[in-house]
Amino acid sequence: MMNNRQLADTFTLIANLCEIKGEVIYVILAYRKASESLMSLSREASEYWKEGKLREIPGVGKAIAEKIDELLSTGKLQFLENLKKEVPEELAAWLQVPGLGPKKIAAIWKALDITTLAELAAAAKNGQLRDLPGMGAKTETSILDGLASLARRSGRIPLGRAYPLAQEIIRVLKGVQGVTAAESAGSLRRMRSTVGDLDILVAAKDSRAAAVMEAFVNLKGVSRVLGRGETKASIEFTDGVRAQLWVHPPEKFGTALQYATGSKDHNVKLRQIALDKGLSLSEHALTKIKSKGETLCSTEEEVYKTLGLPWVPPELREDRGEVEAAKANKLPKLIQVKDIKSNLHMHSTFSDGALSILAMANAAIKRGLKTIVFTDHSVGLGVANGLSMERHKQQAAEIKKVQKQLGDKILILHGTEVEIKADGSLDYPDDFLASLDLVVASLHSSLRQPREKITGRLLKAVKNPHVDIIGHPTGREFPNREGADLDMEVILKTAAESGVAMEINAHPSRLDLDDPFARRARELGVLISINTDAHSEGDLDLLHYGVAIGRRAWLEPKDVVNTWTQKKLLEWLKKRG
DNA sequence: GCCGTTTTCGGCCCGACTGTTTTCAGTCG
Repeated sequence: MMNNRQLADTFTLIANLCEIKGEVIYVILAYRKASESLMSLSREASEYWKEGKLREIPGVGKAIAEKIDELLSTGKLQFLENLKKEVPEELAAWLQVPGLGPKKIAAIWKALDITTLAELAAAAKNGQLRDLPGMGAKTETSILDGLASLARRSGRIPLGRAYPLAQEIIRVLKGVQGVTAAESAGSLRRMRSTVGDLDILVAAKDSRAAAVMEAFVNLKGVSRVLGRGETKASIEFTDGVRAQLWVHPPEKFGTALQYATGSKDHNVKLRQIALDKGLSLSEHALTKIKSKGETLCSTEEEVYKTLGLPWVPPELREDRGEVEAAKANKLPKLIQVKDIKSNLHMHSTFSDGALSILAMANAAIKRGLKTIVFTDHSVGLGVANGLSMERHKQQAAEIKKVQKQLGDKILILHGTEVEIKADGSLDYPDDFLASLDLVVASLHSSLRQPREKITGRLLKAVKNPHVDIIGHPTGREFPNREGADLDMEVILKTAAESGVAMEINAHPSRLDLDDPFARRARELGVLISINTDAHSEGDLDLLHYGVAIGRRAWLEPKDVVNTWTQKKLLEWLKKRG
């Protein structure tokens, strides 16, 4: 049975091949939209299918529903097989090459009858492309550069790499004379767990734009300048990460930032609302369609206000109901970093952490935390120096000692991150788990088990009354490991019944649960716990990534156990046993 | 190919930049 990712990949492939084939753009957009929609689904498309509700998936109409039906029943799609006979499948990979689009791909393929990236590289090197219509020597070097850059970067950039880099770029650009504002935009500002590239917007008078461009292309670590105009520039860093810059006059910064932040679908909805009011919304202005009178907005708040809406936090702008909620004045009061009072999943030198109990507790105090729980690894996770029950006794004594030393500055609890073993049993006996303050149960191994088996394995932990939190539920790790193939709908429903909390692991290499699942969890009334899984002092500062995912999932403080008072948290733990 | 609180047909993604051109096509966001 194909999962959502496989279905989404199939429709992306169809879109790519159609594009090279020269299909009308709207057909291609429709397949892309369906693919994105499948990826952001919190439930499996196969469940919609079983219920006969495929067409309830946004972007899925009659034709695509039929294709999904065929894929799920037979595992194949005749339409795609036919398409591949028209356009060789390997050509789809060419679209990844920066600077190469469908038109040139088709032209090269048809003229030279080549289909692999290696053949493309050879053709460019041998000067076989320069005589093709619309191409020249520069096209060849651009393709070779593109191929090299493709080899350097593989796929999307984890938020944990993109965010700090963008902050640094913004810091430098804000220092340029005449710059009144600088912000990230795009999927980075919406805090998606991975981003394609970095979009940066700067507000500065036209006369200062050249100086901003200059600072941008001369940033530290830039390996090449991909383009540079008067208001727009594009660079690539040595590791292949790309960044775009747009400079707008301060009086237009609001519309520009709104436009560049997206998402596409959110902006489509806003433009519709504008049209209903007789306005046309662009990145430059809100324009009265009849009189051509322009309203300029220097802030996003003004843009939304002109449309009769409250400002919508960027993390919500995915067209998942936020526009409708804004209209009804029912936007959620999203969780913020300052709401977090506790960290319920962290490590010390007892297992694989870098700091002692005392050092870690002091680091937590410095960051304003009121409660922390040491959840060092369990005995079975040998690679992480997992604790025997005997060593747990030593840890308990150490925690007691440090608690005495620190007094009421912080409450230190003693827990564990217990391994969910390959057979679904936990790494410690129940009575031992019951003796601990808090239990996080996590998967670290045998993540490639078949869906049914690994789902059953996790369900056992979800149902265990001694388990309080399921840690990084899918086990995914950027950029190399995909999460386990879990039936998350069943897991979340069971979690709602058992009262166990599901974690949003804030470490940027995990961000697990990701927001579609976390949103579904909230809908089902599942408690969420946002934790850093800190192994060092610096890890404690990664909390904001987890909170961002929580915001993308529409979480309010009450949905997240880490916002609770010490009293409420302890009562919850006591009740769970 | 999808979608509809005016529409089941006719809109949807438009503008900046680059390179190959000599007034424009392709790419990208």
